[in-house]
Amino acid sequence: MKIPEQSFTIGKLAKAAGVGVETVRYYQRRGLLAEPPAVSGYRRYDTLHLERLNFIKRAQGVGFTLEEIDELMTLNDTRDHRLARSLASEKIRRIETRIEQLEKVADALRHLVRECECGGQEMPCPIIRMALTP
Amino acid sequence: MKIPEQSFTIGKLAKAAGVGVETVRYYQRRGLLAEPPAVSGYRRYDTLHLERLNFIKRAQGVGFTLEEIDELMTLNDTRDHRLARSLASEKIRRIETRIEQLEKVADALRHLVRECECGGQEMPCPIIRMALTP
DNA sequence: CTAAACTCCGTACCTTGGTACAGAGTCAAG
DNA sequence: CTTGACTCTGTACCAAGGTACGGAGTTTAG
Repeated sequence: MKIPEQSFTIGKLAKAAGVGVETVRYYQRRGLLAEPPAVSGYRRYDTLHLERLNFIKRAQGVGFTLEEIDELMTLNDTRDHRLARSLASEKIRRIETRIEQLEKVADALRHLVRECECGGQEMPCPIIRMALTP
Repeated sequence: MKIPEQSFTIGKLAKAAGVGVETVRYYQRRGLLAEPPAVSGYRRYDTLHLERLNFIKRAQGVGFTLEEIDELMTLNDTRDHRLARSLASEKIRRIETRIEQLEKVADALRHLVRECECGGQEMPCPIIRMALTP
């Protein structure tokens, strides 16, 4: 296991994690990142804070919102795998639903474009006309 | 063709279109909906306004933003089918890209859940562990 | 005729994930 | 020891698509 020995100022931490200083502060305001003790007005961060930032970035990368990430990190403390799994499964379901919606929308639009290509200039544009035909 | 004879107050119009009164005002502020003449301080809307609201709702339903809807309605006036088609095609491309992204995210999550189900309670939860393994 | 319900206008507020800035204090290099 | 870079706190602002509210005027039902 790692022993956190290095300590960064907020600027170094932010740079190491590839986020902005204001983002770090924002996460602290949201309660996603602990505020470390300050030495003389300046906070000193360690590698655990850096890991937490990296966690947040990765979890965002797979589509979790900051609120969900908060939940995940709470789960991390309670070591409840089952809950983490159900959170992830719920997320998968929501994504699948969203994909289905988008497929429907894309289909509808493809249909409209084809119709519009076939008809002549003289008829009203089907893409516009969808307004009037429920 | 219809001759607009009925006239509504904003409340009736909003109810007929299934939106809030504030939403109607918001669309007026955005320039999406014309402000009709007022009779004695109170605006009087007709069926054309109602159709426009319905257009907006339907266009939103197929994934257009209010800004794009504004463009579409301008196109309606210029009768430029080609431009309407390219707007719709562009929208389709954006939707397809978004679907691909979501597929990737869902795949990653499904992978994590499977891994988590196989491993025992004693190992760190893979859904959590993704934080630490780049 | 009165009281409730509606409308007007302008402005502020909500969500999410940050970004920007002001003014004051502090640290580090030369 | 000074100067510039950094940090602190608090607050305001961005997109998008609305929602809410205050105070004043109007319309309509009973």
